[in-house]
Amino acid sequence: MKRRPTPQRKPALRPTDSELAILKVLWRRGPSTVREVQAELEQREPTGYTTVLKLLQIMTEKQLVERDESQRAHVYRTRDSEQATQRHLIGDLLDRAFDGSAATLVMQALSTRPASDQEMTEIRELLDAASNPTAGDKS
Amino acid sequence: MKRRPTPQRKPALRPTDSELAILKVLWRRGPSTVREVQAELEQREPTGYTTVLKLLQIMTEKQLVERDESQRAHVYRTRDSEQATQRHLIGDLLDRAFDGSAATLVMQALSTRPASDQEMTEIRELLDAASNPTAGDKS
DNA sequence: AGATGTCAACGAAAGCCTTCGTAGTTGGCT
DNA sequence: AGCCAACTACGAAGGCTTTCGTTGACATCT
Repeated sequence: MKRRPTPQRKPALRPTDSELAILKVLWRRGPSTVREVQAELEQREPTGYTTVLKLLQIMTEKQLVERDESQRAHVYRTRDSEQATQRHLIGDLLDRAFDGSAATLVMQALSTRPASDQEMTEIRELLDAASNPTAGDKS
Repeated sequence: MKRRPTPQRKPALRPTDSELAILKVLWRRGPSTVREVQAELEQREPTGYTTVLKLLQIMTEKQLVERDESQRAHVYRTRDSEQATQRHLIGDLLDRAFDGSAATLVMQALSTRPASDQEMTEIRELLDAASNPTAGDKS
């Protein structure tokens, strides 16, 4: 029988949990060496040096990070901003579990984890701006 | 050297993409047989019968679904509601990528995928209710 | 009863993720 | 030059996910 030759997995645009942990370090610290990333991760839970190295190598192939090899200790830096990645993850979740409805997601999020007064004010402003798109500058 | 014996993966509380696709069918249809689920999935993309069967068996072990074996064709049904699962996924994403800040997630979601006027009104009401928890429910 | 079709169970293949051990290279010091 | 520490590269082990082929049980129809 003919088995589907290569199941042809998705390119996995989503960073895995471990990859996300590394990205967070890079966003916080800026461009860093393997050693520096590993030292940060180590504080949360034991993480071997070569483990972090391997992950960063894979992440380089996946274009999640860029590598500067001009020094002996290569320096890695993120390719996408934290916000861009967050938006990507949200879009992914919306499509997978919310039928694309941002409103449903927003309401579930707010009812589960309340926001502070100031945050709620910011959200209201965002809503108001979305309701009156032409109240400002762009005709 | 001592290699960490069993990396001790997390119980993986999160459904995978394929599992989520099956759960969506069950939420929509209610309790269903393997054949019924497979027929629905087939409409979106080719999916073999035994593939769906195997996934449902695994999902039963993971307690994602329950199985009624009283009929020859077993009937599967979800264990958690769609909303509960959505909340779970949001909580997960918040912890992994948003430092637990629901407000950040909400604002990113709204700025990326706008909501309709009616939805925005609902969100405002939710915010108001959160601001005045006991201000006399809709006097 | 025998043929046919449907079903659950099992296991294996292939690919991905995470963890490391090991080897080879390089820079600095003595 | 020779030695040590730090670094990269490579590969493999073990677990997880998805896809199926195969088998055996059971029902239905003729």
